[in-house]
Amino acid sequence: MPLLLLKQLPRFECLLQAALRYPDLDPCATSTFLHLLRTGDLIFESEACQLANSGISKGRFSILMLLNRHPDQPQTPASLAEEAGVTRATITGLLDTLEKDALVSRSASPDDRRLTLVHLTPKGAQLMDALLPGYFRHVASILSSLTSAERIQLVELLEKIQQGLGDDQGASPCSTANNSPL
Amino acid sequence: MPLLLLKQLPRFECLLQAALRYPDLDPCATSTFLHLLRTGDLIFESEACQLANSGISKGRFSILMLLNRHPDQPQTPASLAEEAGVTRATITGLLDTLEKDALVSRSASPDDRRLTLVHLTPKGAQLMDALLPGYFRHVASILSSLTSAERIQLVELLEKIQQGLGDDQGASPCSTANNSPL
DNA sequence: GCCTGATAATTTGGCGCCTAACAGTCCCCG
DNA sequence: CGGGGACTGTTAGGCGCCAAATTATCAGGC
Repeated sequence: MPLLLLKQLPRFECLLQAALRYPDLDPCATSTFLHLLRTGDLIFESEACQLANSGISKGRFSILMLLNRHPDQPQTPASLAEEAGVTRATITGLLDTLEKDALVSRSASPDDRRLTLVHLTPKGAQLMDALLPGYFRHVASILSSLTSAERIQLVELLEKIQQGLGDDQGASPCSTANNSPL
Repeated sequence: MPLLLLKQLPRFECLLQAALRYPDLDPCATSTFLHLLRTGDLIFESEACQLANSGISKGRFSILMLLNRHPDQPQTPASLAEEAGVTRATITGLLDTLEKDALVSRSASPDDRRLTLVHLTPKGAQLMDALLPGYFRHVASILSSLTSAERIQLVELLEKIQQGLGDDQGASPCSTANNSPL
């Protein structure tokens, strides 16, 4: 169940040919970029696939993971949204389905009547305990083809890219519609 | 506009602590995995952000890219779906909106009346010509912090992971519900 | 010439995610 | 006090993605 991406990457010679049409195309950078995109997609898909067996999506899993860190300590939807990197509206939807399946429960905060407290139910905790060992084994198996040194190398390279991403976003923020040919 | 991921990765000591609860958790592998997930997410977001300025989504962009390879050569929805790695139903939806914006056009095939032929309109080709230079510069800027050697290294590591992913999927295919605690 | 099966595109219904707008609650400051 | 932010969670509407069912067309065996 892929989200969207080229099924097979274009060969390098195709990129070279395309570079003739578009002088701004850097074949080396584009090739690397496509590999990153493709691998990221495969990882996402693989993770979603691993979880789908138990009928929970990535989004639901994220919520359960956050709650499972401290199972007895309720959290507000806002903090879940912040930590998951998702809007509060999305959390509302996820909690609705999770609550329907009795994996989490909502209660009102006694201190602040604006707040809702989200708890992991026994059934939810049970599900996580049943799910996580397989999940972690899956994660380990994905990286089993890399040595320790290679993993460190990979993380270093990824961090460099993340650094560049941050810089770039600062240079041309998302909201500025610098060109809108449509 | 993130899709879903931990906003800040857990520190390594947290992973070590979690490993006490879950013996299957390999802290080193999990940390690397989270870095991959996070970077992939940031890249996706960055790409979507770059394109959103022109009012087109990743999905629409993929279709336009596929058509733009040979602008005068129509393609069927099925082949677009195959190459984009997406279901035909999704293609139908994307083509609907693209056609509404007059970026592509549909026509019936004279040879096989089951087939629909999708063309890039002049307006669509014009949009791509206006969009792609900036897009390719964006791609190049993302990887500007990596040297050529580092890019090659990165691609090699990613390919190793992809290899492992394929193997793993063969070992435990998606459809087998080996454990369904729900 | 038909029936059967394969294939093409679409429709339907659902989930996850977003933005924007909403109503309720808190708190500070005049 | 009492009003104006700033915050909460939710709703409404939209898009992208999927699976499953539907309709139209082709092609092969009898």
